[in-house]
Amino acid sequence: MPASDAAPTLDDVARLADVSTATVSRCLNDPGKLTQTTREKVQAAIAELGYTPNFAARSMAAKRTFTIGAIIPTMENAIFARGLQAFQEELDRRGYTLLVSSTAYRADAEEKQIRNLVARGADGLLVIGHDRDPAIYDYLRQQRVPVLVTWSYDETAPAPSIGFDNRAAMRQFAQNVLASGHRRISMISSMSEQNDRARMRIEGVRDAMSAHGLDPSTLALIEVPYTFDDGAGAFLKLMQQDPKPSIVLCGSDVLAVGAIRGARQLGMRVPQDISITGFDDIELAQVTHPELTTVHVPHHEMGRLAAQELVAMIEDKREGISQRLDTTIIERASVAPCRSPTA
Amino acid sequence: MPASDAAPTLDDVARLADVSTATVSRCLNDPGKLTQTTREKVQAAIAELGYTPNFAARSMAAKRTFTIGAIIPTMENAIFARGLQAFQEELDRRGYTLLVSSTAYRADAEEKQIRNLVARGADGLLVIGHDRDPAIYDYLRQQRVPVLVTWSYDETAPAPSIGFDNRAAMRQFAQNVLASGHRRISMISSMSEQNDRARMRIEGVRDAMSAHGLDPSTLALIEVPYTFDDGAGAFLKLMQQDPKPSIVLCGSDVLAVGAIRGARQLGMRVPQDISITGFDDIELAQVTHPELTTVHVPHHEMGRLAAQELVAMIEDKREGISQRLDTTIIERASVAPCRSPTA
DNA sequence: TTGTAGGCGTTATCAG
DNA sequence: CTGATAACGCCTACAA
Repeated sequence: MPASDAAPTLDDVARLADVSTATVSRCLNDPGKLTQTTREKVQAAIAELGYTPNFAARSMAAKRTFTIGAIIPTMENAIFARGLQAFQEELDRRGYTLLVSSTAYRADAEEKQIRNLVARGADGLLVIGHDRDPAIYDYLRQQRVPVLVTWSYDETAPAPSIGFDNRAAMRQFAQNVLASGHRRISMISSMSEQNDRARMRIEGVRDAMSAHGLDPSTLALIEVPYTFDDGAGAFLKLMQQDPKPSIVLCGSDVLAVGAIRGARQLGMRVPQDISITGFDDIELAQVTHPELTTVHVPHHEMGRLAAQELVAMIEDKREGISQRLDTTIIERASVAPCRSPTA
Repeated sequence: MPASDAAPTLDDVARLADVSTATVSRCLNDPGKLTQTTREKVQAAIAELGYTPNFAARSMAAKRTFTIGAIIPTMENAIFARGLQAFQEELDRRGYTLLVSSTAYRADAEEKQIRNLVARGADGLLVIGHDRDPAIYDYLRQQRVPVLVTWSYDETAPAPSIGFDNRAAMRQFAQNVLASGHRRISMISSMSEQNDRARMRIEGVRDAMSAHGLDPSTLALIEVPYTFDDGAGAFLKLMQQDPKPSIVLCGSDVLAVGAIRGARQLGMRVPQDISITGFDDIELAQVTHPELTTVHVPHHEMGRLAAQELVAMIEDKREGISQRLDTTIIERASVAPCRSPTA
C-alpha cells in the first residue's frame, strides 16, 4: 500500500469505503446507526488507512472535546499523584481524557493555565482548593465551563467541592496531640496565602490550642514552600527558639520528612527528643524512619468521586453537588507522649 | 458591559474594533505588521471582550499547535518529575506548552497516548527510552511528527536520543562495588520487558561481574514494578536465598528505598548487615536513612537539552541530533565495604 | 439507513 | 498596511 503523503482524513476513508463522509463520521461516533455491512466496510477502510480523527476539527464541529483539565499546584512530589491517578482512571472509563498542568503554587500561573485549558476546549476543570480570584469563577461561568474544587470542602464557596474539612481534620489531630501531654507546639506549614488548605490546617491547630486553654497566638509557625529542603530548613529554625517545642506539626508529609532529616542533622532522635507529624498520608509516610504519624486523606476516593461528579455536571448540564469526605488519624511511630509538658 | 451569551470570537473583536478579522489575527500573531493606531484599537477591543483565541480553530487553520506531548511511564513517583519540569520550563521560554500523559509502564497504553497526542496536533513528542514497536516510529514518520527519546542514549536506535548510557553507568557503578570487596551481588530491577533502561542497567551489572571473573548468570535478580512496596517485597524474597547477598543493587531509588524498608522489617541494619544502592538520585535519596549511594542522572540538563533539540527539530525541520550526557556516582551512606567477600 | 451541505473560528494567500 | 476569501477536517441537521 502506497504511503500517502499526509495524514488521511475522513474524506479519504469515505472514498475508500465508497460511502459519504457522514457515514464514516457516524461509524466513529454512533456505530449502532449503521448496517453491519457498511460498518464493517468503513472499519476496514479506517484500518487500512491507519486513520485517526483530527482532534481540532472534531472539537470545532462538535463543540465538545471530551477532555477535562486539572490544574494542580505541583507534580514534584506525590501529594496529588494518587488522587489524580484515580481521577484519570474514572475519566478513562467514561471516555474522557485528562490534561494536567501544574502551577508551582503560583496564583498567576494558575489563571494562565485555566485560560489555556478553556481555550483548548476543556469540557470541565478540576482545581485544588477554593482560594482564587473571584474573577476566575466569573470567567468560567461566562464561558460555561464547569469547575469542581477538590482537596477542600466548603459549602459556602462559589464553586462546588468534593473534599474534606482541612480545619476540622487538623483540629482533631492537634487535640489528640495535646491530650497526650504536648504543650510546646510548633508548626511548619506551606505558604498559606492563596492556599486555603494550608490556612485551614493552621487554624485547626489554633482551634485545638484554644480549646485547651492555650493562647493560639503563641503557636510557633513557619511558612515555607513545599520541598524536603524547605521542611528541613524550617525545622532547624524552629529548634533555635528558646523553649524548644516538644512537637512539630507539619502541614504535609513532605515537609515532615524534611523535618525528620533536619532532626537527624541536629542529632535529635525522633520521637524520643522531638515528635514530628505529617498530613496527607502519602506512601512516603511509611518508608521514612520513623514511620510518620499523620492524617490520612482519602486520595483515591476523592479522585474517583470528583471525576464522577464533574462528568455528571457536564453531561447533565447541572450545578455541582458538594460532598464532604472523612479523614482519619494514622498513628505510627513519629510521635511520643510528652513527659515534661511544662515549658 | 453586557455579558455576551457565548465566548467572543475573532469576528466580535473585529466588529468592535471596526477592522477585518485578518487584522485582528495579525494583531495576535504578528503585531509588528500593524500601525500602532490600529494595533491599540484592536487590543482595546480584545481586552473589553475578554477574548481568548479558540485553540481548535487556530490549530486547524495554522496546522500548528505550539504544543508538545510527553509520554512518561508514571507520575506516581518523582523519577521523571524533575527532568520534565526543566523540559517544561525551556518549552515555556520558547512559546510552547507541554501536554503530559503517563502509561503506568504499559506499552499498549503508550501507543494509545501517542496516537492521542498526535491526533491532538502535538508538534513534537518526547518519549522515555527506545523500546517500542517499530510500527510506532513508522506511524510517527508518516504523520511527520518529530520524536525525541530521552533517559537513554543509543545512536543506533531508530529515533534520536538525548540521554545517558544506562549500561555503562551501571557497569561502572557495579565495578566500584566489586572493587570494594562485594561478591554476593544481587539486584532488584523494574520489569525489563519493553524497558531498555532497566535492561541495560541489568546488563551493566553483568558486564562488571564478567570483568571481575564472576559468572554473570549467577546474579540473583528479581524484577518487579516500580513502587516502594515492590522494592520491599523483592528485598524480602532476596534475603531468603541461601548465601545471602552482601549487597543489593536496585534499578531505581524508589526500589532502593523500598528495599531499605524491607531491611528494617527484617531487623537488618543498612549498611552494616547489608548494603543497598539506588539509581537516579532523586531527592528521596537524601531524605531516606541511611542516605542512598546512587547514580546521579542529570535530570535538569537532560530536560532542558531535550526541549531545545525537539524545538529545533520542529522549527528547522531537520533530523534530531543525539547527545550523550554523563552520569556520576554519588557515594553516600548505604554501602559498606564487604569484609567477608567469600560466598 | 445513508447522503448533502452548511458551519465551527482561525490563518494565509492574494489583491488593493 | 489592510481587507476579502478560501481552506482546515469534521459534525449534524435536513433531506432522500
